[in-house]
Amino acid sequence: MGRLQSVRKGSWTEEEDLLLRKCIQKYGEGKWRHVPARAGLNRCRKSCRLRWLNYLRPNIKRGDFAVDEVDLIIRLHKLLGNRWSLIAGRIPGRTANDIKNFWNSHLSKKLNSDNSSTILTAMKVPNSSAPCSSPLWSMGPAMGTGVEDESHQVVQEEEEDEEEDDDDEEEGLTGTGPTNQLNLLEEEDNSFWKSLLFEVEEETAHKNLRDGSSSTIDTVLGQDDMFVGLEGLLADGNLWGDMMC
DNA sequence: AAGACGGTCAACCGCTCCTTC
DNA sequence: CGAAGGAGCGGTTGACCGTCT
Repeated sequence: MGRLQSVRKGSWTEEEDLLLRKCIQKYGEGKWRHVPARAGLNRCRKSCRLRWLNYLRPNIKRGDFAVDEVDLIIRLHKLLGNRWSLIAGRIPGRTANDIKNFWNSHLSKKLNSDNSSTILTAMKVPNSSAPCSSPLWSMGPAMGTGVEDESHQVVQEEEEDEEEDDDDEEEGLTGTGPTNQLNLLEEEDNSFWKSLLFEVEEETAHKNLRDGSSSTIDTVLGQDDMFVGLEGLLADGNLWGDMMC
């Protein structure tokens, strides 16, 4: 029986960062159980994974959150609750840990005493309740940040999938002749939320199928007020105003 | 000037879910 | 089908730093 070798804990040194970075560059992400040995690090696989995901990964944004991002976090948290990884997936360059920390240190306290509109007003948002008040909102989550990464690609792919699913709606649009700029803008906004809704629907339906509590997405939708509310907002095109109330 | 206090953030821990055998 | 191990997630902790008294 060999003696258990204790792994190093605490802050990472530059040397450790370098070793981990080189290892990921050579072998790629994943297979975290092999990473400590491959990198020559005396760290557990969890520590390596966390360090990479939250700090070393390319395209990670440091520094203050933009007003757009705060706005998005508030709305997504209202929809999803503390599902930080899901929220982070919609905010390019930000990690779940970043968002969680930001929420706990900045937003949760403020939201307890104020409402989100007050917070955004305090952050000098020109008109936080108006639709598409910022580039991030009008162009989709990745465009406002200038970061082209996997999250953005995922959204694009999902939106492409969405096009197939929304054939009826597309026909409806084109069938009524030329659409004005506002309608096009609202379509883009809604596609972001639709893709998010689709992602959450799939996850929840999958979970419920395993539990045997329901058999179809329709059933899930029927059970969950959140989906009913969001679908209604999408339908009447007043997502932005209602979300903030 | 220095100690107390509060805020922030990187990292750890424990749990759940997923995959493989 | 069930057990075991791996991977991922959210909650929590603790060190560090800036501000206040």
